[in-house]
Amino acid sequence: MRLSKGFWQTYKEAPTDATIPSHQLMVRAGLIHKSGAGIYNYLPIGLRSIQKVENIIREELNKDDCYELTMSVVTPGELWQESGRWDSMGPLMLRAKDRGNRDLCISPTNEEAVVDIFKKSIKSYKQLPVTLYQINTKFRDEIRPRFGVMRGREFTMKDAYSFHASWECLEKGYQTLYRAYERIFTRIGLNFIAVEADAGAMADGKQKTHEFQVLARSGEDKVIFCKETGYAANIERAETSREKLDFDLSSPELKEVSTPGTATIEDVCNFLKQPQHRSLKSLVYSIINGEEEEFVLALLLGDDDLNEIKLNLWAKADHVKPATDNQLNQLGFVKGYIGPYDLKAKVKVIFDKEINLDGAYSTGANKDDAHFTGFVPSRDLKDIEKVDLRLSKSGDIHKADGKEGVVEEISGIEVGHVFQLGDKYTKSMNATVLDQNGKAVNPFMGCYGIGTTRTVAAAIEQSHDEDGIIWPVTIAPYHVHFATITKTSEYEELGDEIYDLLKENFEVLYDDRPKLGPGFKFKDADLLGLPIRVVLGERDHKKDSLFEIKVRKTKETFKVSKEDLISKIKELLEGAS
RNA sequence: CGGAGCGUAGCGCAGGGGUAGCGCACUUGCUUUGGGAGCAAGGGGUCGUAGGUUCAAAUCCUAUCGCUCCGACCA
Repeated sequence: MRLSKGFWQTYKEAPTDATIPSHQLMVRAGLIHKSGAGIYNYLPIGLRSIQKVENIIREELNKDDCYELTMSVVTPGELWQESGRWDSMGPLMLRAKDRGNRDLCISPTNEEAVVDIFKKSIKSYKQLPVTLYQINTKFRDEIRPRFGVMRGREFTMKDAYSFHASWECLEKGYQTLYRAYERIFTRIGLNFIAVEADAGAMADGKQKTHEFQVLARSGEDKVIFCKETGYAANIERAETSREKLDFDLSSPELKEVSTPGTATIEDVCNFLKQPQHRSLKSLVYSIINGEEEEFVLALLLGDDDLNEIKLNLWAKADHVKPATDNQLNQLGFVKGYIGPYDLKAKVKVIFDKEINLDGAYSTGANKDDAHFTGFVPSRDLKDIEKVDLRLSKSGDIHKADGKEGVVEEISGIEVGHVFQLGDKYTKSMNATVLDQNGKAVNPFMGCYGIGTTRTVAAAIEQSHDEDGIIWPVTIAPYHVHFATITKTSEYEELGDEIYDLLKENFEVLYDDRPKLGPGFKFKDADLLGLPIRVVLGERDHKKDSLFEIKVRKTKETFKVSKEDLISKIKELLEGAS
């Protein structure tokens, strides 16, 4: 593209709402333009990167016999009513009525649509397995869109769906897509890990699911990772243990002590001069199932935190949330001094698995300014239920296959997700095939997503410097940024000639804008961050007849003749990818 | 949904009852050309919207809409 005729505008300053590097750089480099909250226009140069990501995805999925189709962005409400998600999706789904007062929605995802297509096309197990995918616009009315296209409301996603006659076949299909994802993100040049994840609302929590997380400081997700055992899991899901702790196993006397003004674990433990893991954290949670609400008292070591997702899984609830101050009062709890002993309220008490039930702990006495010390659960309470409730954290231990290591907590950006859905949707939407015995069965499904626009943002988040973006070669909008610094028409013509030469071999952005100073052009080149910059400067070329090549990533420069230009760039591009 | 802000030129911001401003960007001309050039001359605004107070409102008051940040939430 010739800039003198092209469409491109850069900015020295980023808008104030852009708080992370990828968002700031995408706006400053003229790749995207905000249209509304969480809604973006993709400008010509930015679109090229998105399309490159899409093409890499296509190439890799097509290798594994996945078939691309396109489903409608606007879908009829009936489909969602059939699966039951018209209600359960809630305000996340953007809805509308057409002129006939029929319900419509903008697809936040496409399980319903793809099952509908499947139902009308596939009748026999002999036609399975099959995997369909599309790369298409989604809309999710997020509570708080932010970080540019990283968490937009409208975004593009590759979503794939596989159908299988048996669970074994689903397992195989899942592995196939998992490996395709590894190839895709490797080609894009991302530093990623696949982590065990929580199935959330998509499944009932038993099926396998992995997230592909790009490691980046600004990531919204937390990942627990162990070098020694290779364990990697989303913190929502991670199961690790504490390093060895010195519990008080002397079975001291249970007694009430006055602990004025110590409503936090930290205050109590300072006051009692004991480590925090010798106190118990008592949390009252509301367990909500439809209209029903009950309460549970969850106990954790004083320096551990509750993982609400684990509590939710244990409770098999619609959702769980901390009891409100009012609810605590009604149950007879005193905020800051809650404990499992001498309970006034009838609530179920559960202990985290890391609590040594024979150890002695301090715990709230259920009255103002008082705690118990010497509370030994196995001695002082009946009916103890142990549950894995704690949130993993840095410094925990993970053991697997005879190996053991300390885990660390890192931030990640979720760019891909693979799920085993099972028969949830084929059942609810009554999709069947005939098996070998002529019996109608619900096939098993897998679903697999990649946020394409988010992937571009993640790549920038991972690869930039103070001057701008540093594109991985595979998704750079162009390979070569060719800039001329000319004074005479003679050199403008030479520039055009070189552009034609480069164009035959590479994707080239030609900065032929007249009358712009070198500094201006260099700043723009660094900001956009194409892998290779080539400069024809009239001043220098008059002296040595050479061209300057600069590698964006390493800042190395080379001076080469016209004859060597193409081969040198090829060599550098290969080295960079 | 809780808390906190902001809406003034394309972007970044100042002004705070009495003439609509600055920097960047944009247009024209001349000079400049190896790290966001200089000079000169320009274009661009119903100060988010609607009411109110006032001789007079961008400015004060009320409502409303939009946007953002922190948190909660979240395929």
